[in-house]
Amino acid sequence: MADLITLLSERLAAAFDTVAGTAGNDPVVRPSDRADAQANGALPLAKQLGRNPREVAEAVVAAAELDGVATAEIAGPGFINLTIDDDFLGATVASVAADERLGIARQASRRIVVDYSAPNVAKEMHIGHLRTTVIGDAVVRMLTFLGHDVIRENHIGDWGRPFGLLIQYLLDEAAAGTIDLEHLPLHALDDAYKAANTRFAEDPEFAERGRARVVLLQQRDPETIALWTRLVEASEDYWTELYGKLGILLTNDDVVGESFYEDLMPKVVQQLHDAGLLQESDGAQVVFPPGFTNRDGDPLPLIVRSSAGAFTYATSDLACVADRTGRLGADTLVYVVGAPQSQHLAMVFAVSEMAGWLTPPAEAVHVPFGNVLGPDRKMLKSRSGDPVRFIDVVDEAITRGVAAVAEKNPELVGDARESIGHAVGIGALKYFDLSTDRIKDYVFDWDRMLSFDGNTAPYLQYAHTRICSLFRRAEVDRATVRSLAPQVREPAERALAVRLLGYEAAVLETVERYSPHRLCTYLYELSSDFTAFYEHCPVLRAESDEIRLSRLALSDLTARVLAHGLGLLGIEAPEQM
RNA sequence: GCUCCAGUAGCUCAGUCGGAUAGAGCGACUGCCUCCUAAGCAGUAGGCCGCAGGUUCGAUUCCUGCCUGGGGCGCCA
Repeated sequence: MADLITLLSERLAAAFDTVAGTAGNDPVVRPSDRADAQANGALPLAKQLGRNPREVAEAVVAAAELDGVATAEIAGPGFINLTIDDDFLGATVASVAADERLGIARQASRRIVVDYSAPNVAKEMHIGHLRTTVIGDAVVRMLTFLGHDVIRENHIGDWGRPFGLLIQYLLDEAAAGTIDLEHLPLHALDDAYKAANTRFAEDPEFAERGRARVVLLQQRDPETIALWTRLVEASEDYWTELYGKLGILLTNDDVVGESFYEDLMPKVVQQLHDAGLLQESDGAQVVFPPGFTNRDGDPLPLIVRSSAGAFTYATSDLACVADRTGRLGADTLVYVVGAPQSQHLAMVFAVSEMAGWLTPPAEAVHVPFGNVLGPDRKMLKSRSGDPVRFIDVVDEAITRGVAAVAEKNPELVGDARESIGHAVGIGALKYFDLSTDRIKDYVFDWDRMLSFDGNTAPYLQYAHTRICSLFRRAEVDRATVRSLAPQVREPAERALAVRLLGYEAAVLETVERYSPHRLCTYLYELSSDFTAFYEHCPVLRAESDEIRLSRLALSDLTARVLAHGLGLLGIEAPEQM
């Protein structure tokens, strides 16, 4: 435990209890711009005791055991400003540097299913898949690092009427000789998917054959399933390519599509019936979870079987919950799904609890996010008005990253330019998405995301490369500086050291709220602190060997935290750029 | 109509469990490279924290109401 806030809180809590004469008082220690930290707890305590706040603060300081840790000073109406002792600061930094986990302990392991990305078979992924994919992947990486048993699930759309229609369309076209079933690239499937829907609406004979094909699919007719399987495989190949370029952990092993839940849905409905939760409403089988109302103020149903007898996406989502807590034994279900699904998921979770599929302490969490907007502040569209293809965005990010690297550092050529440019471009794309509060919409802007100034991936990556460059020039093995306690004297050194010790809190806070932008903000502040340090404190030309090594130690830990933090976000940290 | 989310500098965004003088980046203006990567650093200017009440020693933060924008509200997923 290297977190200064926690450490100071513990030290001061005892003093607060002594002064208050009661237990459990909160010292309210917070980061401060006037000291390394400040304790605000004396003000409410004074109020409670009916005493003067400054007197209370003084009594607390007198009772506090801070020797060798920090000095305290009363300021203003009763704030306690805390300044960490330089030696203690250096020693604490050293304890983090000696730890491969950078001071972050493993948590009590939970089994956590993270549901993210969720593309559709035979359809292009579009810009709408960017956020769920990137945020979900960062969440997976962070939870895994904290020691949890994380199960990635890619809940693909692979079943139901659209696929019956698509298959019938493909068979018709193959018979007419306009399509080669042996050669079905994804863009052709995407076209066919749309064409099948159009033909369904316009051609009654096709509509009839299509419906029949839907039934054959449901019945798992071998010929139909054979073609369906190829559609799925073609789509998986496509996703694999995209995820590979983007650096996403999802693989085909993580695919659990709607088709998987097909068999479970009758059981789900049966269990709802057995539990007495099922009601008939306008010919549909529904559950009314308490607390949800429709536009007329009447109870709002979750429809698990339509009046036509079909299962709905609600049924499939319920089956999903039951499967994840049941078969997989998950404690926590995380859904990285857009904000518009908020009510739907809340209802699914509510019904799951009613049915006993989601029993505390098991919990389901919706991690919602806003939209990616175009310059007109509306949903991002391509010039033609079609949705922007995800793969095009990924490719353009790489192209722009390579171009940026080529421009800034012409000496980098060949494979190095390509791979570093890739890391910069993809990093920029991901970081731009992750660095704003996920609940808000953001305006997509290539220039800003690839800027080397401000809160961007290239800025962070550059800070990292500067440190790597220092070590190349110093000809010092980085591992050798990890066992020494840096001297922390200069303001820029202190600021950097204090920031380094905040990494644990930043990560824990980020995970607790499933808000990657908190980690981004931390890493940006760390980079800023480092560049200020780099500017004001000569490293290689320090006045003594001792200070040189000390500053190399601070630099090394900074680079490790940067690379590690970026890694948790799914972003690479090249050694040069 | 009900409900969820958002509203902070000209622009793009942070702001932790209620703490002191609300912070960055861009843009504007000033300085700083014979010196570890100037892809940078230091500084200046720029604010009705949507509006109005309330709670509190203290409110951008919590509560209520309103305004603006977006989403959701029975058989699509």
